[in-house]
Amino acid sequence: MTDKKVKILETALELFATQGYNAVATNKLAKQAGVSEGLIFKHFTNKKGLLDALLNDAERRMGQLFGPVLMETDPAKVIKMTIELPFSIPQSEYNFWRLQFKLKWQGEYYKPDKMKPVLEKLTAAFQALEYDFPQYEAEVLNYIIDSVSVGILRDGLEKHFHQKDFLIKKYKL
Amino acid sequence: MTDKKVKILETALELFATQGYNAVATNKLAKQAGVSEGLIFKHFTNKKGLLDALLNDAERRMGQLFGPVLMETDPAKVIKMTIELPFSIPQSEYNFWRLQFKLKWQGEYYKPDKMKPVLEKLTAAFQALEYDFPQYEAEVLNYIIDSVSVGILRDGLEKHFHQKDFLIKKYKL
Amino acid sequence: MTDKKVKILETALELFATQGYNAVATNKLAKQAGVSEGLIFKHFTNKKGLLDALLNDAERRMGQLFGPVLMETDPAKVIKMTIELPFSIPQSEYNFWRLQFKLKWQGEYYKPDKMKPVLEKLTAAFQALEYDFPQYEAEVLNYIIDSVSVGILRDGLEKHFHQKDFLIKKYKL
Amino acid sequence: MTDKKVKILETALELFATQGYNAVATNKLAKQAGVSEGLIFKHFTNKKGLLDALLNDAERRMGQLFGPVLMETDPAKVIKMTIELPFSIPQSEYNFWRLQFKLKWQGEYYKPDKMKPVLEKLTAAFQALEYDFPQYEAEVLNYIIDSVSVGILRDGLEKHFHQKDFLIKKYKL
DNA sequence: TATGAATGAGTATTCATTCAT
DNA sequence: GATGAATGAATACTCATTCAT
Repeated sequence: MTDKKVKILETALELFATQGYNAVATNKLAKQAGVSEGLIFKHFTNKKGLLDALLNDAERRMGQLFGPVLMETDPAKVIKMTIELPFSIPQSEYNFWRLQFKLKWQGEYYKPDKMKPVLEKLTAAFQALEYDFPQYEAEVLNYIIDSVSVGILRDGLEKHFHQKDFLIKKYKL
Repeated sequence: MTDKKVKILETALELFATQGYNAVATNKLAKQAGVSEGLIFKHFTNKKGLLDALLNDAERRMGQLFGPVLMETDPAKVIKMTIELPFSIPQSEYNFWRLQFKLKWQGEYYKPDKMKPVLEKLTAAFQALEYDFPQYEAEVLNYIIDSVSVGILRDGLEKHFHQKDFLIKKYKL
Repeated sequence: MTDKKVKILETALELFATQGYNAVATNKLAKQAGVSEGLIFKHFTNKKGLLDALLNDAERRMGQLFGPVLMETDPAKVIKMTIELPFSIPQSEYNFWRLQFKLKWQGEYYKPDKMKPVLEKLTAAFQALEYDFPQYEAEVLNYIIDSVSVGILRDGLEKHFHQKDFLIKKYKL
Repeated sequence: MTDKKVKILETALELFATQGYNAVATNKLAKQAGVSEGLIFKHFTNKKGLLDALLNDAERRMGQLFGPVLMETDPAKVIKMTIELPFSIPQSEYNFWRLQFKLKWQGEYYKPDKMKPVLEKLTAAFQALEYDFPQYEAEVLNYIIDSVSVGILRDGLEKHFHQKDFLIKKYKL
């Protein structure tokens, strides 16, 4: 992986995340990355290929983020950690997650399965805690952390920090 | 308002909602509407102007949807009706709301104030019901109905119908 | 000649003279004239037809302006009157002459013959006054009044007024 | 500067000079230059940018043409050389000067200051030769050579050649 | 690996003109 | 005589992609 290839990826992530995939011309991307336009296509064949390269990390990063939750055995802790998830995203990965959410709404790229393991883990946790409708509880909590994540990525961490403690209290954890 | 102008608006709503504003070319739009491309610009000046014409309805439709909630005085009913909101969107308006949510994520068009009256009404309701953190409760419920709405518009009503009763039960209404 | 037809002609003259024939859209012309776009074509068939209608006056107005010069018999007076020509254009006809000059430079419409009678009259006058090269003298004076006219139409009468007396003195009239 | 870029400039000069800037469509220009339409915009950003590139030479070419006059110290020679100016334009630059004059009449581009140094030099020369109204004499001569230039560019050199000797004689040089 | 000149299909928009009423 | 809805060809400009060097 050469320096220039890295620079292309970094710049693409930043621009795609802030302006949207379609709104970014390879033209401008190349200029901002300090690279010739041709090089993008040498390395990634397509503009789509560049996006894919960016998204390939998704698996890994999601694993990194969700892994600890999935490994946890104490059901209360599973729920608590899930609530804490959006607040534990490293600032350095904000653009990556912004891109994820942008694409989710741009259609084509939405993959609901991505969250399935977490959803199942949550269901099991709510079941262990003897909630009446563990699956529905899991769905709703998933909705909440989804919206909280969106808010944090949009407004910054501070404006949403109170929600962490509130949710933890609300779920009596 | 001539037939052709109406046809342009209808077609635009459908295409913008499903494919996204940027992804729809005016020439394709014109062809699908059975109209000359020029007519779009005669009537709406801009592609943007066409979008605006579509969005001008937003105010009215939101009022129509949220109105009953805002008028309600019984706090329990306020919350119940809020939960029922996403399930009461007329199927004929799905494309309109799809467009709303798409634009919210495309940036530029996000107006958080739109929901403010509902948020305040919810806060008051939770307060009346002596919840500990009425404002935070309102925020969270707002998050939930937001996500439920998105889900319904994406997957259809049936796949989310169970959530209505569950939420009503969860909030003890 | 209906009121609206007159209004179209007036507006067209003003806009063509100031912005140029090609730069004026029938669109805007109609709006500014307070008339439907279709009416322009009812009355003048073409945009070109509208221009022609404007230009048909040319003959008459040129006759009006040049007539006295052509009728004069005293050679000195012929030259003097020619020099005075650009300064005697009624302010109300400035737009008409602006249009003339604009078209002359836009190509297509240049008709050098228009000035021929004046040129011949001038030649005869210079000959009568025993100038060595009466035809060339006529050409040069023609050049001068052409440029003076352009200047007046561009900058206004005042900025060029001194040139009248100077030229009269220069030609010892 | 690649071959194709040069070809674009050459073709643009020819077409703009003969048909006028607005009358030339970029797609026709591209076809005649044997170049893709996109390349015009790669190299010059705008159609306007292409015109500017053409006009940037103006300064240089004017200097080249007027320079010798401005350097001359003998007042008689200054006037003589000024008279000779329009006749000394290299045939290869006719299109360039046609474009200059066309734009001067199209408005927007008229810069009267361009001729100021020559005008001042002429004024000084007429003063040195003890003309009564040196500044006005300069203005008039400027008018004459302006019109002569226009004539030459329109009709060709031959039809106006006699005017050089006549003017030199007229000004007793 | 890296460049940058070049392409061609596509995009929003303009505009003179037609036509039913 | 007058309107205004509608057309379709043309226009300036964009953009992902190719290719010779």
